[in-house]
Amino acid sequence: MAKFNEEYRGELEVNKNISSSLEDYLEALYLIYIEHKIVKAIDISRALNVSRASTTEALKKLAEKNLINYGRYGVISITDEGAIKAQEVIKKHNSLYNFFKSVLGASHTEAQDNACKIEHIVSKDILERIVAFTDYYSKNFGDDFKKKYFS
Amino acid sequence: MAKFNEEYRGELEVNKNISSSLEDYLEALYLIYIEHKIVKAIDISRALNVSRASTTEALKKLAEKNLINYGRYGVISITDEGAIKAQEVIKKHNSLYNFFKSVLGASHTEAQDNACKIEHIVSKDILERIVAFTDYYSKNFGDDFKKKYFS
DNA sequence: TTATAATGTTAGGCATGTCTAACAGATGTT
DNA sequence: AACATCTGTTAGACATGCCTAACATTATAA
Repeated sequence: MAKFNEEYRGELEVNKNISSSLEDYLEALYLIYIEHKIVKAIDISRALNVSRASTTEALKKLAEKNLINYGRYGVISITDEGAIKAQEVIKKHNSLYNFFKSVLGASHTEAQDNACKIEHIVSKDILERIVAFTDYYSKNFGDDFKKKYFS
Repeated sequence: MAKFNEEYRGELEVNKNISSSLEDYLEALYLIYIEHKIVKAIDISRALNVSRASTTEALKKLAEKNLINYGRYGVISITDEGAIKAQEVIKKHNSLYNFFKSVLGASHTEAQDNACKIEHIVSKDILERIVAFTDYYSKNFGDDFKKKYFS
């Protein structure tokens, strides 16, 4: 019953919730699209360090959910809906990254690696609090903490 | 080769890295052990909301890795090594929970749910920073942020 | 334009983690 | 002790996500 509601909410056909894995593919695809205006599957494979075969399968699934436009040997593009979803993930990523870097004083790599994983599971509520906190803290206390503990 | 090194580091036999899922089972088992001094598989099933069958399989895997003592229809206990690992996970959980709750002002449920997921993937470095920051912030600024943004 | 290289697809396999159904063993009640 | 119930195990299934190897298609360079 819960399942019924979820699956048929919104677009009435496809469940738009996607796995962490698919989110990674969509995010990579979006970033490549923004940068090159054209997306080749092999660039996604390279970005994510997976085989070409894995990328093909992921693309099929994203297309099924209408998040990208894609056909056999065809041009790949992102739908409006896909772009929104990708932007959401990227926003989460950047918010987490900023918090780790500017508030906690973590290295680029640490901030990056953790953001990449946590972006898929952090809730909206916590994310919003992190964003507000990062802003608040930066304005009021700058990098007091970084200076005191990590220098 | 990287695999070789990992698998044969330390105890020379078993790879002690465990999945998020197994970490959940170990954590639940540990908490039940602490509370009741005795662990029944069905209590783990109930705690994690999984079938008895899934718990049986998880117990087999934890035993293979020498994190618990366990045999068919036998008494279940945790090894020293398993206890250390469980405590590490629980420490991560509590540190994240405290940060979400006392610094960000999140609700019990939000703090709990997010901690449960993030505990498995956050790095040692970031975790340490979160612990230090929570301490530092609580001492110096109390709940300024909570008051300002979430009341 | 044709051979070669690069990219994309498919088939088949493997690992993890979950489930249900059926069976096995242990426990408790009378 | 015997039956009923609870708990644990196994077998078999399914979903996800990854891989390699072989094949298909497209792109590039001679």
